[in-house]
Amino acid sequence: MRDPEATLRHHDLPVTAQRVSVLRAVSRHPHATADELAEAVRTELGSISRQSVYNVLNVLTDKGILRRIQPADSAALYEDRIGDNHHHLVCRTCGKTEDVCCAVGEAPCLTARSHHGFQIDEAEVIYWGTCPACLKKKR
Amino acid sequence: MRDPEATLRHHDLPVTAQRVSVLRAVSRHPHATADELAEAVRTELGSISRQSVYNVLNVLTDKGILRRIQPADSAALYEDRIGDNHHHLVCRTCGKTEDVCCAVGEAPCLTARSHHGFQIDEAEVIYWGTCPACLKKKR
DNA sequence: CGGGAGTTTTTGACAAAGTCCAAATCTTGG
DNA sequence: CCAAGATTTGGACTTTGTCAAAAACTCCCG
Repeated sequence: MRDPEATLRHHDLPVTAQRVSVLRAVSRHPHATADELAEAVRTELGSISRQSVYNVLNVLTDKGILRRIQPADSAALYEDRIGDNHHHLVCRTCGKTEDVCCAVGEAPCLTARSHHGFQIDEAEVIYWGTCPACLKKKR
Repeated sequence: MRDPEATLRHHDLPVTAQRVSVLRAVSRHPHATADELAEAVRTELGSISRQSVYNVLNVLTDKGILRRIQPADSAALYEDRIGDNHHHLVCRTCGKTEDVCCAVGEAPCLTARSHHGFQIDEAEVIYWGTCPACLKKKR
């Protein structure tokens, strides 16, 4: 995220300290939860309400400025990197999440064989496995 | 699910009315939530505790008898159909969920380009879109 | 068929992640 | 600088699920 303030103005959103700080936090902590972002914002602003963190994340996600991913058994994670339809790689043991290039190009990057009449707009892919650190511990 | 009792015995699980009924409910209601399954079981057995539904679903899922899917913004859904690594198609508007044949064969059916040293064991794919009924309503 | 050991089921409290609402505060255009 | 409108806050509430202990049940064995 180059300039949080410019981004907000560009989307006709009033610029508030909370929004700017949340944007910076997401940028510095990709794949962080709302809670983790709240903590990051607190070290910068001193305080922010839980509700505001959710407000900001929801508005920014709706506007397409942030992307939300919700892997099973995890709180929602937020990221900055949007528009390239990349996917995710999640460790079943520790939850570590990494970005992975899209396997097949543009969204929707995969076509369902039989679509049941649905109008498909996105193919979400999550690769599940074990991260290097957890692999080492298991042996 | 041909025979719930045989399935349970085959996995060395004591056969209880609750387990048998939950299995039947999952079979009759693919992609149902724990709550919906509890309701289905109640019409059959008269009653079952919420905890038992979770106990049964967890045990059966651990044993690989059932599969759990957890789309964003939804409670966990359970299904009977396992072992064929199929994927899912979910309506963003009403949540309707359909099965879709696996795009590329056996699990893991897709290979991440750069795997960051992870040992990948599954590629979960969810196609997001709008179902026929919701498409009609929008116009 | 009856008894026991070991599982399950039940009940009720608890936890995590979010949402809803109304009051207070802030941002922005003029 | 002010007012109008949007945002932030605090607190209650909801949903989905887990934990723990006591009661009930299943299955094996004699």
